Parts: sequence; C-alpha cells; structure tokens
Amino acid sequence: MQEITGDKLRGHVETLILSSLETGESHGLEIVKRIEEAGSGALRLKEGSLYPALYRLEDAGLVKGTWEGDDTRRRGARRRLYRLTRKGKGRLSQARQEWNYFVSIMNQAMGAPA
Amino acid sequence: MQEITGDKLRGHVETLILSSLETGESHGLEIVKRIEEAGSGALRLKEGSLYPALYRLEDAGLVKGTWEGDDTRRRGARRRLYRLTRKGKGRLSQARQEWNYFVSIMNQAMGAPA
DNA sequence: ATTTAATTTATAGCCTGTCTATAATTAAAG
DNA sequence: CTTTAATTATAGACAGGCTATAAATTAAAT
Repeated sequence: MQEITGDKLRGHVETLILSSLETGESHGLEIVKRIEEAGSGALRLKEGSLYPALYRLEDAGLVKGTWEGDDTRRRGARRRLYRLTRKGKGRLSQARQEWNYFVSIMNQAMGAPA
Repeated sequence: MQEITGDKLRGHVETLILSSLETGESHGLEIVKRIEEAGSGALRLKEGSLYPALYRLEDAGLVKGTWEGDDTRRRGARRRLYRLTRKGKGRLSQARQEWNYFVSIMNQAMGAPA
C-alpha cells in the first residue's frame, strides 16, 4: 500500500525514534533509515520533522546526543550520535502500552473486523 | 487508561464520523456520543473539531446534511442530520483498509509484541 | 591547489487539523 | 418575560510534520 505520512504520524514520531534507538545508538539519517526499514518502506520521516523531534527528545532527557569522534574518515558533516537514556527506555515502554490502547479503542470505534 | 485526544486523532476523525453514521443518519452531538460510546468513553471529539470535519465531509460529498423538520418539538437550535452517501460508504471501507495497513506498519516499526 | 560532489546537520516558515472559548439560535420551564 | 437547556457555529491559538534551503565538513576529481 502507499506511504504513511503527515497527520497520521502526529503523536507517533517520537515513539518511532525511541524505538529505532533500542538496537543501539545511531545518528539522524540512520535513524530515518532504520524507521523506513522497520516499516517496510512505508515510513519515510523527513529531516524537517526528524531533527526538531530529536531536540525535543534530548530536551526531555529521553535521548542523549554526543558528537562522533573526528577520527572517523568519511565525507560530510560531523554526525551526532543519539542513544536512549534510562528515562527514554521507560518512556518507550509506556508509549507502547499507549499505542496498544489507542489501537484497541480505535478498532472498536471504527467497527473494524475483529 | 486515559483519554485519547489531540494529535493522535489527527487524520482519523473523519473516518470515525463516517463510521458512526453507518448505523443510520444522525446529528452533530449525537455523532459525538456515538463515537464516545463506540470508543468505551476514551474518545471525546470536541465541537470545534466536529463541525469543521462535518463540513469537509459534506464538501467532499461523503455525507449529506439536511435540516431536521421543525415539527420536532424540543429545546435548542435546529439540528442538522447527516447521512452517508454512496461515495461516503466507499470511502469508509477504503479508510478501514488504510487503518489496518497503518496499524500493521506501525506495529512492525514500534517493535510491538506480535 | 582548487573545485566539485557527497553526506549530514540545521532551521525558517508553511500548512492543516484539533482545541479552547465564545456566541448565536431556538424552544421549553419557571 | 427571563432563565435554562440543547445545538450549531466560528474565530483564533497552537503544535508538529512538511518543504525548501543553507551551512558544515571532507573525500574525490581535475
């Protein structure tokens, strides 16, 4: 089916990011790729949504960002590596419970086939 | 669990309304009640979201609104009754497919327990 | 060396839909 | 009459995802 984007993602982007970091620290564009792959290509977070979301998460203490060492020889600007904090892990599990609740309520309300 | 509101509803309100009309025509505040009941009390659509959404749906030809006859003796302003159009029924079934797709993709991406 | 191209972060400003808050309409109740 | 209840209506706030572009940094190409 088609791309999932815009309104439908509102309120879920931060959870997707937290979830993508569960397998280990990562930088911006790789987070986007992880989410895209985890979502079978249907989720393509835009940079203009990603970075502000990362800053919100960092401000909230849910992720911690550090600059990658400049010993890494590759093209491009320095990367900022993000990892889940303990608080972030807690929030992730809470967000998953909320997601499951959301889905069950919406399934009822939309008359979805059991 | 708590109330589902705001961002999480974005992109789903119109589907909820269409779904609530499947059991027969209804007016604004009764639509709100139907959705609330269908969602076990967790979905309380606000009037400031409802009416604009109804107008969008009507503009799109997905619902048809008519004024209730003034032979009805009751308090309050005249009610506008909305019913699903054929086009609206089609859209509803499409929206349900999209909802199921959305849920399955998000479940994958959020690492939700199968 | 200088220029070009690639990778990544950064950010300004748009856009849309939900929300808060309030008003307007209508008729029953007191 | 005046008040209260029920309903529709709408202006404006706000948030966050989006488009578009710029800036930083370094390898590769010439």
